[in-house]
Order: sequence, then structure tokens, then C-alpha cells
Amino acid sequence: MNETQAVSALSALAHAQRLRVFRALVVAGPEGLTPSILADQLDVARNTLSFHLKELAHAGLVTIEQQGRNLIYRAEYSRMNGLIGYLTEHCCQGGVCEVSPSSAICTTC
Amino acid sequence: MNETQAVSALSALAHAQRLRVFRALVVAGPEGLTPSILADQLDVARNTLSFHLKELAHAGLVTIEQQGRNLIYRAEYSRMNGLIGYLTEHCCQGGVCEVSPSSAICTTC
DNA sequence: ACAATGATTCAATAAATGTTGTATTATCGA
DNA sequence: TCGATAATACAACATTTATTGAATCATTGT
Repeated sequence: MNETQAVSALSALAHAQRLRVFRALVVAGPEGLTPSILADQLDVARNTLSFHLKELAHAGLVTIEQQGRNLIYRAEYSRMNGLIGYLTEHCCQGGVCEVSPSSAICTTC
Repeated sequence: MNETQAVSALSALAHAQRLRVFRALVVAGPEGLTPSILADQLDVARNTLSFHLKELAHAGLVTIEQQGRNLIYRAEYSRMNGLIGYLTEHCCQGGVCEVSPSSAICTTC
């Protein structure tokens, strides 16, 4: 993951509704969800949701599969891992990652 | 870290210049940097930098200390760890964190 | 006290982002 | 083929965010 990709992913997640959409997809797991279900679940207008899903897809955080007239959206875990890796790498460069051990995640630095 | 804080932090980092500013502060370590040095180093106008630093500070990602007429900005590692923790938690809820082992960071899930 | 320096604030403008309503495309079932 | 459904695309508008130049505030050194 490079800087451009990281900014793109961060930007996609930097919105409460999109973060909730992504979270719902993570919770849904490999089965994924259709836009209709997501719209009902999160109480968002369909066209607005479509816009946000497009943003997430553009950032590579979700994948789309067509099944008949439904689209199945799924969280792209590897992309999220890539983002977390990028942040961890940059966070840890100073070697002060263990400032707050209780909340530290990266056990390798 | 709650959703609002996460969105705030993500939003602060979702900008190439701010990400570079934060990165420079991480690299600088505990000594921190002054806005002048940052402005020279990253080639940004001082008032623009001031604006971005305020955004980072508002998101809790940097701290400010006054030393004479200089201000010392430092990366707030615990906040970054909190953000990474939040993302990891939500990424791992589906239990599919090991989709791409090579890039996986969170070794506990 | 005064000039110089470091940094921020403010107003104005430009650019990007988010939302809504309407229209369009594609698929399904009778 | 026709009506209904799932979803997106488009245009218009409102809102937010980013940048620039000029002005302000605080601190230092003479």
C-alpha cells in the first residue's frame, strides 16, 4: 500500500455512514449484503448509499458481485489489513509504539 | 475510541499533506518539530500548515507545547494506536482477518 | 520601547464532497 | 412482451474543506 492508496482508503472511511456500511459488511462476512438490505438496515436513501458504496469500491475496500438483479457487496479484508499495516508501519517508526501498552495492537514492533 | 473519534482521526489523516505532516512528526520522535521546520521540510505555506496542524490537533493526533516563541508539535502515538485498535477490532469481527496472512498485522485474532 | 521573528487568525475565494429527486438500465416473473 | 423490482447514473443544489494574502498576537533581543 502506497500513500495514495492509503489516503484513498482513509478518505473512504472518514465518514460515519460509510464506516457503518463497511462495518456492516465486515459483520456480514463472506456472504456479503445487497444495497437494499444495507439501506434498510442503516436507514439511508438508496441513491445516497449507492454513492457511498461506489466510494468504498473505488478505494478497494469492498468488492461487487452481480447475482441476477442483485448486487452483493463484500468487505475486502486484505485492503483493510493493508491500511492497518501502512498506519502501523508509520506509527511505529519512532519506536514509541509501546507508549500505551493497554491499547497497543502491533505486537511485532 | 468511539465512532466519532475514529471518523475524526480518519478524516484528519485522509489528506496527503496532513499524512506527511503526521509522518514527519512520527519520524521526528519525542523531540517533535516546529511549524517552521515542518513548513520548510514539506514545502507548504505556513498558514496552510497551521490550518492542517489544527486539524490534526483537533483529532487528538498531535500535541502542542509552547517553548518561548516556538511551538513544538509531537505525534500522539496513543491516539494512533487507538485508531488502529478501532479499525482492527472492526476488521476482525468477521473472523476473516487471516485472508492474507502476509499482510496481516493483528496477531491476536 | 522597538524592531524582528514565529505562529496563528481572519476574510475571501476556489475546489471538493454530500444529498436529493428524477431518469435510466437491467433482470425477473407472469 | 409487459409490469415490477434492484440498482445505478445524472443534474442541481447545499455544504464542507482547502488555499491564499493580509493582518494580528506573543516573544525575544537590542
